[in-house]
Amino acid sequence: MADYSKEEIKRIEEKWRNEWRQRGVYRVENQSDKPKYYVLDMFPYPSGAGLHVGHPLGYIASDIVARFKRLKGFNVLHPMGFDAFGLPAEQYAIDHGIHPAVSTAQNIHNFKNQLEKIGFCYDWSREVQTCDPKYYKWTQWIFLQIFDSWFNRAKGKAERIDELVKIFERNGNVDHPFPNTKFLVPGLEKEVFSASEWKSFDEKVVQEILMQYRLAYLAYTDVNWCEALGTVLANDEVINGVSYRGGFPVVRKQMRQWSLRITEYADRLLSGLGQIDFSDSMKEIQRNWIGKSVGARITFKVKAEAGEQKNLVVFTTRPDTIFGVDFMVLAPEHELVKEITSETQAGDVEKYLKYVESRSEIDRMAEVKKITGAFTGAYALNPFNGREIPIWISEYVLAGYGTGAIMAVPCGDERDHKFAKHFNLPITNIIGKHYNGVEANPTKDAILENSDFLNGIVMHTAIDVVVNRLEEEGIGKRQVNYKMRDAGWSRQRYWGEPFPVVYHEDIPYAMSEADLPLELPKSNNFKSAGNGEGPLANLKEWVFFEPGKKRDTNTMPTHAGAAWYFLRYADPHNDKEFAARKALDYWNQVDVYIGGSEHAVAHLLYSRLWVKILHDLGYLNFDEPFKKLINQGKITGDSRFVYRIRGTNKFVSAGLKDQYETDPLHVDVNMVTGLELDTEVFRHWKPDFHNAEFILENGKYICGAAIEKMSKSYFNVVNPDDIIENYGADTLRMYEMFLGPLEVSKPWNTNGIDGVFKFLRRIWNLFHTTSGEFLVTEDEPAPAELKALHKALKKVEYDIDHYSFNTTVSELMICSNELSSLKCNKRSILEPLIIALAPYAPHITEELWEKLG
RNA sequence: GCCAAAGUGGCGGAACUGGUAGACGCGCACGACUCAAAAUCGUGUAUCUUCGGAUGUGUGGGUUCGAUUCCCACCUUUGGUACCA
Repeated sequence: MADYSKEEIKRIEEKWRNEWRQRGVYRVENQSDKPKYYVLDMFPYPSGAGLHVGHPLGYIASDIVARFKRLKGFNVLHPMGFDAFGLPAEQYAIDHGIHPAVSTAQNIHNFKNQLEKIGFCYDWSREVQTCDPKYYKWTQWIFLQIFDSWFNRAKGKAERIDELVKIFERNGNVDHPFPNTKFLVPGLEKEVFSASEWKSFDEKVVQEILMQYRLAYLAYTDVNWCEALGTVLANDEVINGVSYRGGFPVVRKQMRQWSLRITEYADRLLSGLGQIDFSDSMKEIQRNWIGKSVGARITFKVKAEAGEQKNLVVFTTRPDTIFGVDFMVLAPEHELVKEITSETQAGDVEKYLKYVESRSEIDRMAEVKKITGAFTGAYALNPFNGREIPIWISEYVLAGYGTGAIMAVPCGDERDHKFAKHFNLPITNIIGKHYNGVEANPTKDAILENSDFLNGIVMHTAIDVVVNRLEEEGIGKRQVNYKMRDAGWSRQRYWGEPFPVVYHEDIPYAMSEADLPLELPKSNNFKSAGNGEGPLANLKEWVFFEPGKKRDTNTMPTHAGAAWYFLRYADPHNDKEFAARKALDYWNQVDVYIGGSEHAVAHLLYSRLWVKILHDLGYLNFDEPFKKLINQGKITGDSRFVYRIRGTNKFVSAGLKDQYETDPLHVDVNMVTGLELDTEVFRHWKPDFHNAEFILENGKYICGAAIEKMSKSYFNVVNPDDIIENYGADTLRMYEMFLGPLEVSKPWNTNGIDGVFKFLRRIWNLFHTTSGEFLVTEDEPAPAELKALHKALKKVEYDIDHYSFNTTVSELMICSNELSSLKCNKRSILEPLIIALAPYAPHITEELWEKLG
């Protein structure tokens, strides 16, 4: 009786969703005889805009994998949750006066409703929300574990801070020098102290020293300060000198901030890439971000005019070019600048420093190629032959990298070369014919000339020769540098995890576990408290909760909650531990993680870091969180434009727009069919357009088109609910997979959706007579039928391992076509077919399965 | 600039390790059903062609009996990055 009609689809899909929910069929236990499999989606930030058709792409893929593995006999963990702390909710609160907790809860509710309709097999009993105190209690707890540890370089792993205290009590810090010599401890004269000195230090000095070692530490650091947002941003939240969100200017500012010492893990984060299955480009992005470079630190003596001897230390990856050094360059902020500048050059240097100070980050970014600098009047001496080398200062040398000073080799380095040409400095050629006098040549294959004891040696072998000599003579040593900085972990924001520490005499102490969570206090004031302090600083009673004690007024970044949520899913309701060890050991690493590539440098690095630290401290038996990562492509929007003739309410069709002076306006894609605008609907869209006039071509108004990101403000958002309303969730799921390879970005269009819908109907019709009666026979299968079936089954199995879902859909279509033309309605063929189809189209297959009995 | 990935019909895209290029779907054309239309079903559909064939996977070369696939150079697009010594 039943057709695969709109009404029938709605009935079937609702029926099964209710059934699944009521019977709790997707609830999974933490123990089983079956092998485990963990399929994870990057949990979404619940924005107010709701879900668009781009969001479910990855979720559908992971759902197919989860359902497939379950059918294959695995105990599958497939959870979902919400990354619910964050800036947009707070910005929304400022703009609309709605508390972030309220808008976030509302948004999560909407997201869940939308997700529910797509028929995912999530175990919702394991849902996590990062803004839930029961959850962030453990975010805070993990933060305290990080605070309570240091990185033992000798062992290459994190240890408890009391281990370090024991070492100091025995030997002082001779074997474990300060990780970063730039942060000096007030009241401590030298960088090395003995055991007896350690015991003589007062509490303040002791705590300051330990702070220099902690993996979560407080320090005055240069941060990216965004005045408009009133907060500090991480490096990855700043793009071209403006904020990632909003595009506001960002300046450098010194503030006392929490940081995570991720730099200590640079090498392990790098080598760990070898054990995990991420795409090559993803690994490359992480490698570039970490930016390891191997070279040497070389000490040049500064030619003394009078007084004490000064040294200038540089970092270089090319020690082999030491005899080609024609000048030195210091960063303008370098501490030596003031000490070495000669009287005659003082004016020039002063002027240049003023100029540098006047330049904003954006100016510097915009004029990267502009060559500026000033001569200090001082000279350095080449450590091998004593040649006098002029010392310059210039912006192109960055204070924050290496030693903030370089040895410049113009014949081999492009920037040095341009600098030399610009200021007319002599250029020594050490690479013979490889240098043409016009352009620097960074080759490592040249045979060295004009290079003293290196003459006649090929450059790449000369590197070792020089470094050995430097080390022998005590003028330099091997050194590895990283581009990656420690991760700023404080945000001057309300809607985040408060830091679980209490300040006493300005020293932060960890709160005890029993007092966690430190709940975010209720407040309706989200404005920053001024001078760099966040909104929490407005709550005096909360901040100064006891005489002599003070809380931190910052909150953690969104990355904090997201850095470990995949661990919580193993045991989400535990209130004694962040997750029971047994559950963690059982579910272990995420087998497949599906999400966008935009998280390459932030979320994925922080997650890897937290897991490594927890592993080192003995809480986990694995040290990489994600075995395999798949990056689904973005689904972009296909925008439509109308062209308004400037200063009028007349709109001209795209083909004729060049005859007028026009401004393009986005129009809602839902009022355009193909490229043709429904002018009546357009007139009613906004009051402004009520009296709009149109200049048509061939009786039609043709719109312009562009592929852009899907966004409310471009009116190009397609809501999955509308697709489900018209075709059902099964068609949406299959169509999103059919659209193309999972990992490729592609524009959304519904051009092909009918084909997918027809396929499902054909499947339905195989089980039904033309009059709609359910009819399946017990007849023996024919060879042609078996061949069609097994060809498809083979493809389904093969493709799932290659995440090639689009070709599976094609293959299933071929199979259904063949069976349809063979008029096959035999149980022995149809039963295996719908099992293979089940992960893709769970509703229709459940229905047919039930009818099969 | 540097790093990475990718360029295949009118469109989205197939082609597993070098072996019949264009699967599957859309679109289009024709046909069936219909008074008609829609829907549905069927057939055809890379390009050129003197109907023999010829040419075709961004461009130009190369390796090979054979190349969408491997190598070199270039062009274009997308993503990452931004003076990192």
